[in-house]
Amino acid sequence: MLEKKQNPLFVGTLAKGLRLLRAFDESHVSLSLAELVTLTGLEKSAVQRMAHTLHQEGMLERDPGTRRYRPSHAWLELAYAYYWSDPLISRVLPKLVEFSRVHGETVNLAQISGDHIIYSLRLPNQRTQFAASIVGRRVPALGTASGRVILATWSDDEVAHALETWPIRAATPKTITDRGAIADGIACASQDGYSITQGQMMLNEISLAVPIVGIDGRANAALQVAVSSHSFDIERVREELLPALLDTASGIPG
Amino acid sequence: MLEKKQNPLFVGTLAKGLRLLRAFDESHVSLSLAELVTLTGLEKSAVQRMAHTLHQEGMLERDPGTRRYRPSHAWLELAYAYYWSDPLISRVLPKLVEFSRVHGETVNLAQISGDHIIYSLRLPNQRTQFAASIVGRRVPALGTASGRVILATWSDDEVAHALETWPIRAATPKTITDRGAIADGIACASQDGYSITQGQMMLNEISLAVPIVGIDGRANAALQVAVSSHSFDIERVREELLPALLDTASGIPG
DNA sequence: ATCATAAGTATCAAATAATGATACTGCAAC
DNA sequence: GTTGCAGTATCATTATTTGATACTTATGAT
Repeated sequence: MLEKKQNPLFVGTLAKGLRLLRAFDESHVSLSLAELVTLTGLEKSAVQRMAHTLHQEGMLERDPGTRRYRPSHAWLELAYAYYWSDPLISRVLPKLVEFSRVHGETVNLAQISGDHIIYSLRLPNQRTQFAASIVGRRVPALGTASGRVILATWSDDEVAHALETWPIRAATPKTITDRGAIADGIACASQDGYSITQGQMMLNEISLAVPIVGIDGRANAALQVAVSSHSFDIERVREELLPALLDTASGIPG
Repeated sequence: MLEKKQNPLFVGTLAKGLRLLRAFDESHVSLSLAELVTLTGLEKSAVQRMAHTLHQEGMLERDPGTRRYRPSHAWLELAYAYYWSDPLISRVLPKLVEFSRVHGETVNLAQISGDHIIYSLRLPNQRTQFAASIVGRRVPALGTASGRVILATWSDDEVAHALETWPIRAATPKTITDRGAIADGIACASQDGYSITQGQMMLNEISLAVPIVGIDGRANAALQVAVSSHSFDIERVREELLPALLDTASGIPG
């Protein structure tokens, strides 16, 4: 292996095993040995060994018929441990449930995670798409109301750096890919204390986000509501949902 | 290492790394190196290397101040991949959301996972406890309405074997730990097509579960509603919630 | 059916990469 | 200050992973 030399504490074998786990995503729900080989870039023999071990250890399910591997229930157990470990979760969850019940609209907790945001709590309603109903989804932060409203609480330097280097992915024809326009959006969010986007991740979707700020005024997370533009226009979102969402967020120590 | 000889394909290093991940749970939300050593039973050096690697690979967060490790957002990403990979999830989710909206009570999808059930979808309401709101929780199957109603669709041999060998954990003073009584409960569930328990996992909780059966009549999952015994008695659960829950479950191909 | 090709499985010699003992450093409590 | 403990760094030893290859089983085309 002529890989880049790492710290001698780095255990390559473990890292390889993790690459198998990471190979699974929404477009790779089950993988054969051969597919794992191409996706991970590892040797066939290595994949064989890692897959065998992960299966033995209960991290991969295996269909005896097709011989394909799938994520096991253990992946949900890990999420369970995560939820207990992140102190923000237990503070946000009851407020989010309350908001969901009162307004009947989809609400999420979004946390910054590098240059993406990750949805860590989601309360879907009947109209919510599958992908928007399940936790753990990551999307480029600059393309979301949540990401922008979080950034809006950061220093100018950090915002400038993010605007230069963070990725943008056009998910709909209406996705704003111009970094100047995004900068304006963040500036507005900074002024207003909230951010509204339309059709950025999905067409016909209006998204409203407010930050969860700490005592220092800085946010690493946001509450976000998603509504259909068929039932709401931006003005109505601002009038009906914004005050309640701000109220909810302000009751949460960041 | 004088461990039991495994298949030569078994990669011990990877298995050790996974043990670090598994060390985290609801009572171990963050762990120091020393704690990891005692919990995993591995050598200090090994834990040092594994933790370093997991941190490098983004699987463990590390507080620079306390030097303690915590689960990272990657653990939620794994859950995301799981959700896409399990075809039952997308079939159940919309029905569960609908049920939750109509009745306003906590509903769960419980799946059998060895001798435990695991809650893979949860829609909490305001009264729901934290532990009962987050997915990935595992509890001994025999102690739950869901577990019993699933078992009720299995063959007599399988049920007998489960009754003999599966674990039971007394979670409340009212938990039924007598295997004969549980056998009766399963027999009833088999007759009735549902199971109701009271105060098994938590005092003052009534739990109703119905199976999600496949074409062969066999179930690996159940829908479950939890209500407070302050607001409901068993009779009212049977009258108001049971028909709707049966209806919901029957619309889901197992 | 038969064959051809691909996918999965098993084996093994070579040497890399993990091991674990130990020594070092820094922090915190006494 | 001194002591004790947790975390970090180092290194010779060798157990473990490695990856090439051969074997077996599935798949699907003719």
